[in-house]
Amino acid sequence: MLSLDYIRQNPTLVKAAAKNKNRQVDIDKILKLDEKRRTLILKIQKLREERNLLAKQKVDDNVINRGKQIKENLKMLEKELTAVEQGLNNLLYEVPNPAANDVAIGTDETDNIVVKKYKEPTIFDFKPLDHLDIGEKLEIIDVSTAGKVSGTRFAYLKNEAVILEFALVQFALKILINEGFIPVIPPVLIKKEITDKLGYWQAGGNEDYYWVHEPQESQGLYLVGTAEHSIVPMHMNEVLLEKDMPKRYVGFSSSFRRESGSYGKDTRGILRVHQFDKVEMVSFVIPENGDKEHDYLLSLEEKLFQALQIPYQVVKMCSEDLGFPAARKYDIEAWIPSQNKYREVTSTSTTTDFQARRLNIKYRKKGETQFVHILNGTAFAIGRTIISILENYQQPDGSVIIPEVLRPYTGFEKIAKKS
RNA sequence: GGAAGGGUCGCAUAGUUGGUCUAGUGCGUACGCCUGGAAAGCGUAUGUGGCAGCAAUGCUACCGCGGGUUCGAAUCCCGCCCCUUCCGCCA
Repeated sequence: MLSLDYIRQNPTLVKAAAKNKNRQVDIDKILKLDEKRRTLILKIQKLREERNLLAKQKVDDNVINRGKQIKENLKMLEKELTAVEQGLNNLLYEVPNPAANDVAIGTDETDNIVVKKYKEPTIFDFKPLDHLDIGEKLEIIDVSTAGKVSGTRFAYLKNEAVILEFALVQFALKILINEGFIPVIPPVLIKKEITDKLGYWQAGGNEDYYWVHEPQESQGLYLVGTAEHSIVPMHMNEVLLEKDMPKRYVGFSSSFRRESGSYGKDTRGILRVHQFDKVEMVSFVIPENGDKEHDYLLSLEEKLFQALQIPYQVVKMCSEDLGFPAARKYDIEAWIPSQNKYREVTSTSTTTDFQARRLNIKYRKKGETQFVHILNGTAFAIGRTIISILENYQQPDGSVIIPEVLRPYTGFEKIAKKS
């Protein structure tokens, strides 16, 4: 959410920013409602003031009569104000976070910019298989059984893949805890109220997220699309102390996505599934350090993939590809030999003070309070990381070598065919 | 799921026969005095949002959240959320 004040002072800028993200918002209506709101507030305050003074006087018929009058007037005006404010808030919630100044204005992925490459694409002297072929042959990925039990876009990880998952988790935790991140396993179900503030409904709502509820119940809970969704609100309605900043968390959780807008896309294997596990970073920092923190999160993501020795490129997203709350976003795309291209494996965004304003998360600085900047970044999206390992480390005999840094955690160096 | 108790301005607490609570006290924090320097002591200040104003400042809302009763509610009534204890169930 942007501050009304900011919109009032920069209406043209905000309009342009929304357009750059291809979002429809009626800024003029916001300004009109804001004016109406202030007129009403003025009237209401005057009446309340009179009421408060009246309540201090000796009670007589005049006091009671005037009091009743005020009560009636207030009831009407307050009702009107509530309606105006609700309308205003609904509109405000639809205004996207403007892209940062250094972000290219663009409409789709062709406008994204590759800012960095690590290693050359893996070369094989045999025809590389894709992750599902490898996984099925090694009996470590099973989507057909999952189809029977859960449907499409689900998978069983088995045998060495399970060990590999926990190795990745432990490796990431080790590095990030060492950097001062607080490890956390968050809830994966969150209240509706939280989804409102996180912008689930602007992001895609029921198209994107699962709703869990009792058969007869209308409220219920929502499954998180990423650990970020239950980690960021940890500090909702709090004022953090400057000495505790920055506050960084590394969370492990399953993530759930409906993927209802992606029929027919990436249907093979576990690249795009309804449920996957992820190690996720979240930072709360003072505004001055927001940009620096974004570089930092990206550097950590790179460090992790460099440790795995997997070729990748870093892509800086253009305005329309940022999504609703992000001001800047970098993806790491790992080389996927079977597709002969790079595919997204991590993503880091700064939401500047946009999320903080919605969730009311501030910090105190010499008596003053300010909204913090909130950033997030993927450490390992396990499924896709496993894909990148299987594909880049596959051998002519169908086996897969384990990246060296993970071996202390897996206890084996290679996944081979079962005899 | 059942029973009881509870949620107060950073933390801890006072305040429930409605008006003196626009919320008291202690701790913490900030500044000042004192001191060679510090501690202690003393003094002062110290919540968040909104509206008006160039500003000083004023007004207003907020005592878990949302409604209601009343001229007037932290205090009474209703619904919800959360916490604690006991019971039941349970990985």
